[in-house]
Amino acid sequence: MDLRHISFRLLEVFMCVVKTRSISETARQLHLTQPTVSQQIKRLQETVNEPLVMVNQQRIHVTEAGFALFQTCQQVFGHFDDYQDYLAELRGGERGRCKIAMVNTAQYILPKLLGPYSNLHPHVELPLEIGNRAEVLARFERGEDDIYVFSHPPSLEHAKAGRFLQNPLVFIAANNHKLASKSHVTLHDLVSERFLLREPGSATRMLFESELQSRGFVLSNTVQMASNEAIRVAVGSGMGLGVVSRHVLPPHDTSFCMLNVEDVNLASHWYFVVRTDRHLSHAARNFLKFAQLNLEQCLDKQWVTNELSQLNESLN
Amino acid sequence: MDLRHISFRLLEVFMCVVKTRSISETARQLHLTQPTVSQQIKRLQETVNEPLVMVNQQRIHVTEAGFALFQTCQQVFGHFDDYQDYLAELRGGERGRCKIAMVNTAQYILPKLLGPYSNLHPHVELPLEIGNRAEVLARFERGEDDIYVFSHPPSLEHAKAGRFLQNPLVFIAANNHKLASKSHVTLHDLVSERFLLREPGSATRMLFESELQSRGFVLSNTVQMASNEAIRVAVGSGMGLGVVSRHVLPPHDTSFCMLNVEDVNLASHWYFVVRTDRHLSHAARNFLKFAQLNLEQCLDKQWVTNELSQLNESLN
DNA sequence: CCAATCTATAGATAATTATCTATAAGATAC
DNA sequence: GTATCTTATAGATAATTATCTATAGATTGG
Repeated sequence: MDLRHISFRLLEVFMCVVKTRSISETARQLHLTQPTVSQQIKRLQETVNEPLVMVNQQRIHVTEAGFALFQTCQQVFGHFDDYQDYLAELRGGERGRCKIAMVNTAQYILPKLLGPYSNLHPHVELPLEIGNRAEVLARFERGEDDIYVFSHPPSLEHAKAGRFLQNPLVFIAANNHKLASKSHVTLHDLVSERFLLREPGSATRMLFESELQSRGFVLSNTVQMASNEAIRVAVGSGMGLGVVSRHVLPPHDTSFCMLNVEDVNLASHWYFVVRTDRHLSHAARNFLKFAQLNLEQCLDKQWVTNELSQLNESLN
Repeated sequence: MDLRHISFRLLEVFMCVVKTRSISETARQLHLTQPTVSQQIKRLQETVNEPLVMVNQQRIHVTEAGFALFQTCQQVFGHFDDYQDYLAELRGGERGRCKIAMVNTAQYILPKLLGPYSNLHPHVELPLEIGNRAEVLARFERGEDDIYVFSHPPSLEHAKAGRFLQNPLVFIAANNHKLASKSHVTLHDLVSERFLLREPGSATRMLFESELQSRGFVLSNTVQMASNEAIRVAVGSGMGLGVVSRHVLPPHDTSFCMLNVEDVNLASHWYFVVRTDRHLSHAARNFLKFAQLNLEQCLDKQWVTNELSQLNESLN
């Protein structure tokens, strides 16, 4: 029995014949002519190499083999029906996968969105990739994920981005640092200090350094640290100053303080970025819609910059 | 999603792509060219209207929808594998149905064959139809069964028959009947007696009456009875004489006796009859082969007339 | 950077399929 | 016994499918 050239249409016709016990009736129901049905059945029998129905006294008798095939078909169509249901859920965003890659810093804010989303859509898989900017950028280049979260989005040649949250950078110092007590600090006061910074290429550092450069300053004393937590702790213990995202700071941590640097405003934004040359999963589209509608409830309103409607519209 | 024009070949190709995670490898395994596979997958995706696999960095990634379809396909092919197994059993005669129609009298002998056969092939359905000659003949005309059992087979235009057992007819009388004590009886002694007979058309009666007619005798006193049992009992109670198949008589019944009618030999045979213009089920073919090989063991050897080999050979 | 490997696309073709119409032959019903 | 209904067969055709070859673009591995 060579299944290869059997189509589902053929099985559909066969099933109708078994159900109606009539070639002519099947033809009527399926909007075919009677010879077409006769021939289809004949072909199916030749493929199976076994009589499936027998005609006797203008009545169709289904053979044992025919009835078994009928049952097989019922099961098979049942599985495809199930698959259809699955697809419907997938398309409705109730199921599926939304793979998100984000830079380290984003892990302080994104869970506030992901938690409620995940509760609403418990069947959606949400694998998260967290890395430094270079790593996430590499993933983005290869298109390994559905959604990327950057502050400072990369070249948008094959991508679209939408801002959703301010990412204010602040200077932090130990409480007993000499600048901590000054009510007004300027950039000039800072450049001679030792700075604890993330690796070159990190958005925070890039932003800070480009600001410095444009104003003709150069840092004389920097220490590279691998994580924002490390910077925070090191700053608290007096190793130097830090520039970090406001969101990174625990609300009530008193081991350090923010400097009020008057002449520097290192404001950036968080972006959702998606590639336009790759298929975006239904779940990912659905997540972005959810974000658009729920940003204000999930995140601190004062920082929200909801520009996701444009992004979502452009994805339709 | 319109399944109609999807063939199993297409699913086979898809499954191979999922398994190998490679279009080229699939092409090699299925002896196709790479573009063919690419195109097949494309067509399947268009049919499902959902991406099933995504290519990234020369690697095939299977989407959620693709994996679900793969699982569906596995189940579907599983069902068809089961069906194949079922067909194999059907063809081997281990499964299926063998519908047998027989005249009343045959029910005394056929079970001796059917019992052992059924024990050997417990999964074969063996629906039996028992009727008088006219009824079985009607079924035969309509081809409602696989095998018919007749003594005196009907016209064999669309049928073949094979003898398997003698069917000797004997005259029986009550023990106290005046003829019972005579050691030699002739036909002439009998014609004036009252005869208890089956309906006209029954093979037994036909055979007896044709013998009478050819020798110029006419029965003057007959009573029609509906069953062989009724005749046996009525004869035992002295209502008249009977002509019945030897096989109908219980071995040790002493309520009547057989007459030794010297000048009459009403010998006929039991035949298996099959229609040649109808498909014969594997189970039926198998049963006839079984009968051919086991007649001697199952039935009283002295009556066996095994001419089934010709019948079986002509059915191949 | 080059050679090898991968997938996608375009264009072509032979085979297969899904249909139809017309017709025949067998069965049923009144 | 005629009209009606059923299935089967033959012949025709348009659509679809399964393939191929050739080629291009991307990626990978030295």
